[in-house]
Amino acid sequence: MVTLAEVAQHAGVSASTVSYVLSGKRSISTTTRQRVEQSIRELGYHPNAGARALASSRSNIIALMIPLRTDMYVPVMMEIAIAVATTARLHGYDVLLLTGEEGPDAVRRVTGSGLADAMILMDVELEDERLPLLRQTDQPCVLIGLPASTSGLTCVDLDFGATGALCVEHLAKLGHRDIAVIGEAPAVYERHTGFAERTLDGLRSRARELGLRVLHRPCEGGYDAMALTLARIFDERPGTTGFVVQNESAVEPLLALLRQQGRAVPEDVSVVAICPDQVAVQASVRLTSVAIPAQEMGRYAVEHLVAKLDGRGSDEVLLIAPELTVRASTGPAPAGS
Amino acid sequence: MVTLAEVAQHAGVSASTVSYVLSGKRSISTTTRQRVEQSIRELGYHPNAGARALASSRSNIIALMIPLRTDMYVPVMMEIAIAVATTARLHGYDVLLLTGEEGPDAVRRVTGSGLADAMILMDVELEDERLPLLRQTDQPCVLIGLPASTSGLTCVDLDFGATGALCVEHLAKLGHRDIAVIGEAPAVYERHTGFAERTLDGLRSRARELGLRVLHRPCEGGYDAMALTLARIFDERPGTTGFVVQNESAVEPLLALLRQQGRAVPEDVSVVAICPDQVAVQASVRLTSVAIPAQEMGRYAVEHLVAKLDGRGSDEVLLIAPELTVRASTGPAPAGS
DNA sequence: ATTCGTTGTCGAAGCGCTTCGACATCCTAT
DNA sequence: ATAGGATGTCGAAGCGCTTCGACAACGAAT
Repeated sequence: MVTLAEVAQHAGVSASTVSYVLSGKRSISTTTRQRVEQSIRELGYHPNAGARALASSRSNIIALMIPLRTDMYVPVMMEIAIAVATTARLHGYDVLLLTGEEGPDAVRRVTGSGLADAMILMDVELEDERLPLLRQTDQPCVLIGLPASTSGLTCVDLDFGATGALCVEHLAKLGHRDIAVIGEAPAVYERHTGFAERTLDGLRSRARELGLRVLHRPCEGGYDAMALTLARIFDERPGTTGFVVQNESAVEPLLALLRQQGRAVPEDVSVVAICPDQVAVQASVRLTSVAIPAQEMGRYAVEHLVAKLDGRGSDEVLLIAPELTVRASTGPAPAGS
Repeated sequence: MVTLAEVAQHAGVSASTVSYVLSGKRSISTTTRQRVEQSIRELGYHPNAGARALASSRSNIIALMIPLRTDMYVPVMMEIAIAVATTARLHGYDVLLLTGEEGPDAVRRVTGSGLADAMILMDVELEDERLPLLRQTDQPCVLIGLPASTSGLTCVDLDFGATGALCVEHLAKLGHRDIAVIGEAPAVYERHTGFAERTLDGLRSRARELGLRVLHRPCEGGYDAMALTLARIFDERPGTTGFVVQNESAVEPLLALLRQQGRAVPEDVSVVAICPDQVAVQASVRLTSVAIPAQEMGRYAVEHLVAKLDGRGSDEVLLIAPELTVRASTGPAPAGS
């Protein structure tokens, strides 16, 4: 293993000079810098992470806590994780992957040990038990998702309220009057993850303004669950012509079942989904959808943390405005409805 | 921040004693141990990760390199990643998340800086450019997937050759004679990731032994691509009654298209999938399938690394035997075929 | 009673880096 | 000519931990 001292010796300068070349924290003459850089290359030097962390009390690591359970749509989480990792590297940080399993202990461990300089938490619950710890630590931290109270915290999320409103507006504009919302699995609501409720609230209040009727049904993914849910919906509101789906694993079952029942999309019923573009495009009917800006959230989270670690930036909540992309699954409400 | 020295002072012992209590590397009297543990708890002490890494040249971190591209089925990757993270914590390790983006440089950086004690690489290509580096470093490392030559390396993977054979055997036993294989996207083959070819080889050679005809077609996911592929298959081999699908995002399109064409599953055609159980169960027809043992692979990888770091264990290749679960998508070949 | 091995504890020397103050050098403004 | 500020470099002091050798205390074996 090559050390700083060896590089210094090879370049004929002192260790501190090499350190300053590396960090740029003091000005170094061009000739010295080049000589040092040359030595670094020749010797294949890599600074030792532990020593660095110890001396500077900075690990250059950002911790990312992802939920263990997988009832949230996995590809979105993955996309966020990858965006976080990529953006972090861009700023010279690495990413530590934590699962939610340890719960608050993980927060304590990571902040206590100086393993990471900052944290990103995904899948935050409304009254998350990690929040008190986060509030009292001085370690920068960003939540992806919105807890009940955001005071003293930084959060990013899609504006799910606006998303719900946007979906219902789109359907209203097309003349639909009876809307059914296929929600997330009941477990998601019970866990109080917030985003599902926020969608529903936004959707409902806009629907009220527009004079639409809304029927909401949580739904597990898969065909059987969807079949049951759909049957109950048409039973209760036979005139339903608009669907808003907020559960990726219910999308395809819904389309298949509608097809099977002889209801054409978008001629007879319209479907708006809240899902990643890839799902919307790959579905059997190209779906009008509001995308979940996974990459943007991941990138923002990291950039905010980096800013904070650099002494810039402050706490704030960023709600990303939803964008609805019209594809082939929505059209005018049928005349008879 | 509480330090070892403070704990030592609080407990009335020397720093080294506290260290030995923590590591268990020397025997400590019960009374002293308890006193120290008490102090640790009272002060809320967490050992500093950087200092530890520096002094012991062990970071207690395992690096996990996941591919950046997402043409592999994401949930499987995620499942592996979570299994890795969970198992690692069980052994006192944390997981560093690296994307394939940096390529070989990431390997150099991580091994060079002592950031991680060991590495796990996913989505290894046959002639992966990271392999030479891995062979020459003395850092333990496990590949998930099989490169062209495994000498001097440890690898885990599903035995895809046996998987292909198993699928075709199952169909043969049911009387099917003409088999179509819906493969991964062409890009996967071009990248020489190996697993797709291995499946095909195993499948073909077993088919030859059993006297079956096999038609292989790569296929992008999604409906349009699948429709095209399916049309060409029936065009070329109208008597096809058995399908083997190795592309998760082609599964549902295939089922929908078959249904649409009036071909009943499993009465007219049988479908075997190579996919996670969750996909098999949630599909519109519960699929007979060979599962990808994501958790097992992740767990094995970590456990092997831990063993190696403890001075146990050696290089070896573990091919996990496939298991076929019969569900509702396969049945006897129709009489007329 | 002396020697020996055990067991439990301590002190001190680093691990490789960052960073602060000191200092030498050179240039500019008086 | 000289004080004063830049500018570039160095030495040394840690950062908090692990680990090695030393050693005191004690019981067991001679």
